[in-house]
Amino acid sequence: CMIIRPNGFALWENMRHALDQMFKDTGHENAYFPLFIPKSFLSKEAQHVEGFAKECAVITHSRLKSVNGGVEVDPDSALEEELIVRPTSETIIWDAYRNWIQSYRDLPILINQWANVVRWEMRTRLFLRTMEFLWQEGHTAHATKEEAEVETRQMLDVYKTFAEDYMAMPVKTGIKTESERFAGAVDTYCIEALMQDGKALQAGTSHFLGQNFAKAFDVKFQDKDGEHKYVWATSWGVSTRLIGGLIMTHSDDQGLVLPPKLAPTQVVIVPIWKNDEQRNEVMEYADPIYKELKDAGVSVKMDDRDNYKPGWKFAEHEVQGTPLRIAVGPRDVQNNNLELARRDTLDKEIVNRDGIAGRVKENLKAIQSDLYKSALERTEQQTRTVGSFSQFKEEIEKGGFIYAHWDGTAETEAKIKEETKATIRCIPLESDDAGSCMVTGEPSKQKVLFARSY
RNA sequence: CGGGGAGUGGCGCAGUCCGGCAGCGCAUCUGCUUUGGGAGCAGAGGGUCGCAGGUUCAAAUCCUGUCUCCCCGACCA
Repeated sequence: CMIIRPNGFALWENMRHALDQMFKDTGHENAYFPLFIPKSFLSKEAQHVEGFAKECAVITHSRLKSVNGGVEVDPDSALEEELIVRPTSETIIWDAYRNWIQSYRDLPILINQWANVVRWEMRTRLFLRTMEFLWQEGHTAHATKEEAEVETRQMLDVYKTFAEDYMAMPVKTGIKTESERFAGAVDTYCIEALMQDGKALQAGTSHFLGQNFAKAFDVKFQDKDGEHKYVWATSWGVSTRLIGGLIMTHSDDQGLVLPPKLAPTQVVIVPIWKNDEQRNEVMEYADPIYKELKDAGVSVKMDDRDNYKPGWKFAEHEVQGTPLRIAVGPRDVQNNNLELARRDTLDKEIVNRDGIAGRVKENLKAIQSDLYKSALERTEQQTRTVGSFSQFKEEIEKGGFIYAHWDGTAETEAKIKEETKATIRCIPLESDDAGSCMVTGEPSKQKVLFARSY
């Protein structure tokens, strides 16, 4: 069961808000589709059924009845057709699109939905693989293949930008191999991030669906030339898994480290006093600081709880990852100072109170870019190229990304996975020299990116 | 489904081998002292030891059955 408590949800809301704005900036609108999908919908696209059949929650009955003080499923309430709790919404959305699309004038349809989905996983892993998760799923319909391909790539770029500029999490982009591809897609593009333990995390996917769903759901439009044609489709999504990625990218032994652009609270002020007299004096000094920061657009919280000591508060805000901490006590009031502490470096400095808003904003900016820089440095340090399979086997034990040549066959891919637990995270989009497969020696057009992954 | 581990106050655990008053740390409550890095002292409350049988004068402990949870693997955003 998934419970997201207020602090965690505030983080998700910030992520959601930033992404939502990026979707709108690229012409998308939000909508909402049903949670329950008739079972027959799932079976319309062959690959799609295959991919999701094994992990669906199925609704078979509509009511309970009381029996001896308890309740039992009422056998008389069996549904004529079972309902599936959506594992993803392609089918129910394309069923709706059939009715929405007749002419080329109805295209493109650029829709996103924020929703929960359920996948009945054999084994769950906190944040990374939960039975229920929150996500957004974009579903677009286009008149031409080219336009759909451009959309697929555009949304991949949106995800990369979000990961790097907001989460401060560097990512590699590329295309999935056939075996790793989304069930029902022609091509799956992805962003892959490297966690601090050297394992890769698939952080977002953008699928070019071709005409697979249009054909399965019979979605055609009449084009300018009078011809009836199947619609071209894309879908793309990121989930609460990003929270896991964020944690595993930046956090340290003291707790979370949150990038300022996403932190629910960017700055916390901890006032310090010994008695009521000092309390009044310190609060009189601290309140205008709070107001000044708030007016400057900083997300700031005054932690003036009297039932916790300063040291306790410091530790708690470190655990929660608040990027900047301001401590003010009687000494600072005397000297017109305050103590500024960075969560990422744990550095503390005494600074003058004047011009504090500007200084805080500079610091937040610096933390944001330093987090990205150090994550990038770590990722690059753990990324290398190998030429032989024996070298690959040795290197993969150290974790990280490895570029190597592969002959393009599923057999070789499976053999590598079998022997090393490493998978092909993606086939990079950048051009690269040809070579020969590290396993079979067969020709390879380019190197691909390997890692052990979550 | 296969392999391993665990169920004892709210949380984390010891006690089980070798049966004998149910304990410890944290948290909670009260009082006083404290407050610039997770406070100190004194006191208090809180547990049918997962569940059901059995053995015994006596069971958290031994026996039988059963349920649940966690970890590793197969599946996956």
